[in-house]
Amino acid sequence: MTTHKQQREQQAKRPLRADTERTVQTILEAAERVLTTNPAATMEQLARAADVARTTVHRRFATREALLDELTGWAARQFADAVDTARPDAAPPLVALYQVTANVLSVKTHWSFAMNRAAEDAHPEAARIHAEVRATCARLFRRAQEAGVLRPDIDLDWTRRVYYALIHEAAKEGAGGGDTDALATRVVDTLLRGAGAPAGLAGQTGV
Amino acid sequence: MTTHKQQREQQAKRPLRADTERTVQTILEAAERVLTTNPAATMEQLARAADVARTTVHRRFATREALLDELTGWAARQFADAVDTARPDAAPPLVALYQVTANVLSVKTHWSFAMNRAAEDAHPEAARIHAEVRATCARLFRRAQEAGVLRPDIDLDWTRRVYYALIHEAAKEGAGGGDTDALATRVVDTLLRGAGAPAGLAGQTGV
DNA sequence: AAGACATGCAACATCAATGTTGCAAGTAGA
DNA sequence: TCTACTTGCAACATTGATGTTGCATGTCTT
Repeated sequence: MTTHKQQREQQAKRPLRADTERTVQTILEAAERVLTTNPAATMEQLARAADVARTTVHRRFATREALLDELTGWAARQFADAVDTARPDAAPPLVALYQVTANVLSVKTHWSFAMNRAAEDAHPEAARIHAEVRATCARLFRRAQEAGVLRPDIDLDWTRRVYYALIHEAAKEGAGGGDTDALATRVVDTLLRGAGAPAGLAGQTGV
Repeated sequence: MTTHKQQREQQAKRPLRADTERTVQTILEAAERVLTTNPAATMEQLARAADVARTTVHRRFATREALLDELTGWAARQFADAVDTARPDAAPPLVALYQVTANVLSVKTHWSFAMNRAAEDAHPEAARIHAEVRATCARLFRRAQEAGVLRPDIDLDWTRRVYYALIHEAAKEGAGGGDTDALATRVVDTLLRGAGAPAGLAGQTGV
């Protein structure tokens, strides 16, 4: 006799059967999809979204927490990949900035729930990864400042937070699968130039 | 005999006793405080934070929902006030922009949970108020654009969303009661000028 | 001081979500 | 084909949060 508990305990030791692996994927993707619009969704709802019985979900993930953790870790790794691929420490600052933005956007539009959750901690690996990315981002911005891309007088931490916020905002827009490159262009443009008209032009009636 | 249910049903009809009014205030403030860091906080936790028995909370608010709605409405009204006080339709665009930012920040640093929730809907009044504010904001930005404060080629809706995001970000920083004016200055500055160095200066090695 | 009202406390009822198990039926893979 | 594994289903146990009530005690208000 093999109880679910026992099955799960062996999960790590043995390779999964092909169809099972697919099921796990399906569940994770459905979970992401549902949780993005309703973070408090029930296991039942997640199961139905994956077109699977609730018990099946429990067979693969011991607890709800375990499922969320899996999602979180998955997204964090994708995140790290997206950043590294852009060669943030090697490419010229502006190029790297643009590339990082585009890559991250494409991940974030598809894994928005999991990525937000990762920032919360409670998941050591994800926390570590996000801290690393933050550091990488800080280095990139420092290089950008030294290269004259960013104003010398600006607060780099504030700038990084603004950058994150802009990406977050752009990701909402691109949720349905918009043009990542166009969004990235807009994010970088807004970050660097802002929305104001260059000083010294016509119509400065305010102040 | 007066059951709690009956008490609550009369709540609207009668003026509250002085100490009760204070209790209600205390509960709302404590709820805001706790929910900001833990949106899933229990009624028990909210009660303890207000230094009150759980039953007392239930006596004043029929359900958890009712409590949250009260918070939401309260915050929405403060929000509307903050915007209107800045004379967004009359003052010169830049002045209005700065003033609105400062006012909203001071509200948002103290009612961050309730303000975020208001955007979600489920509360007709709050939804209406937020829609109005959004419209006011749009008008202000249009005026700013016509006055040459904002670039003529920019997407005003994106700009508004960026503006909201910047305020949100600044509000996090000022949570402990930071200098609202300084934060507002930074928000407006970032929105208008961005973080980039003016074009045509030294060191444009990137791209 | 007296009546009305508010509070804390303890106990209870309900309910929804989580997690478990056994079993029958179906599928993967050798 | 045969075996091992997986799934759906139905049923159950548990838990934590919500909401209710009665009562004793204390505090306003007049």
